[in-house]
Amino acid sequence: MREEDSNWFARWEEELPSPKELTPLSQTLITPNLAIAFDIQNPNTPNPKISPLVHTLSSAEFDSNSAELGGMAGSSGVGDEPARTQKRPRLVWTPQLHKRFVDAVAQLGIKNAVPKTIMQLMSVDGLTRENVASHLQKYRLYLKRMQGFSNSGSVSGTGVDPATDHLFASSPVPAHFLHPGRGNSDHYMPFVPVAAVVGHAPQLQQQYRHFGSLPSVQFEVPFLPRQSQQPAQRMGTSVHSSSSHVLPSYVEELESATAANGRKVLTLFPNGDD
DNA sequence: ATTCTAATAT
DNA sequence: AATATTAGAA
Repeated sequence: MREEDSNWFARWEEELPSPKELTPLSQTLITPNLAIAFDIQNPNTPNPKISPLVHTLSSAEFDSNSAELGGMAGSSGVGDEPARTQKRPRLVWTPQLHKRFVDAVAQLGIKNAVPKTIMQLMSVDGLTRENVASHLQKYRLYLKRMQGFSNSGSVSGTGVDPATDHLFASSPVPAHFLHPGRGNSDHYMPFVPVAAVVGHAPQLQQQYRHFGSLPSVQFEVPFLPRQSQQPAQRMGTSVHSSSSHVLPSYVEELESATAANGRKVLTLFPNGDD
């Protein structure tokens, strides 16, 4: 029903940095496996030498869930081009992405932490307001549930065990969230407490449980932080006019995969300071 | 008219 | 369980 989503990824290609602009950070660790894995879905990739990733998404391989009974076996043959009705793959909230989310919420303060604002602060391309809204809902749930115990923010010990709230527990919860107390209700934490890092090591395996089953190779394609994109729209509850509008720069990584169900999954995760 | 949020659906 | 979609409120 949403018409805006019809071409969200059609724009991916446009935003692609030219090959030389790519940060040599983790330049293409794409394994043949994955490349092939995706190519089979879309064999007619025109220009694989520049951005194999884009084709992963920008192409029309949305056979959707038509789920032909016993139909579609291998490659192509289905020259579909519905263009509309394209179903956006489920967003996977990786710990990195979630961290960005939490940071954004923290800086905005409870009052301003609404989906639209959060989304803007996060500044992750491809991320929609609804994505954030949905996540926010659950996050609030988590906070509420976690406030039951006045202690234990994120780490093992007393409180919530990561196994239960693996994702949410993977990121430290800003203190003022746990203490609905008043005083300075709004405003942000300058930095994420270093103490937060402690005790996370063992959990890492938990957090990445998804990837444990996936091919261990996650290719990384550096993307430009989306900066000069949105015309700084006017919103009622204007965010602080301070200098920093957006969280620290990052490199966006993205992956499209197929879950056990056969459902497509989109994973975009920022990588700023982790 | 837009966006939030709780409820509900997949 | 995790994320999406809807419905009604703000």
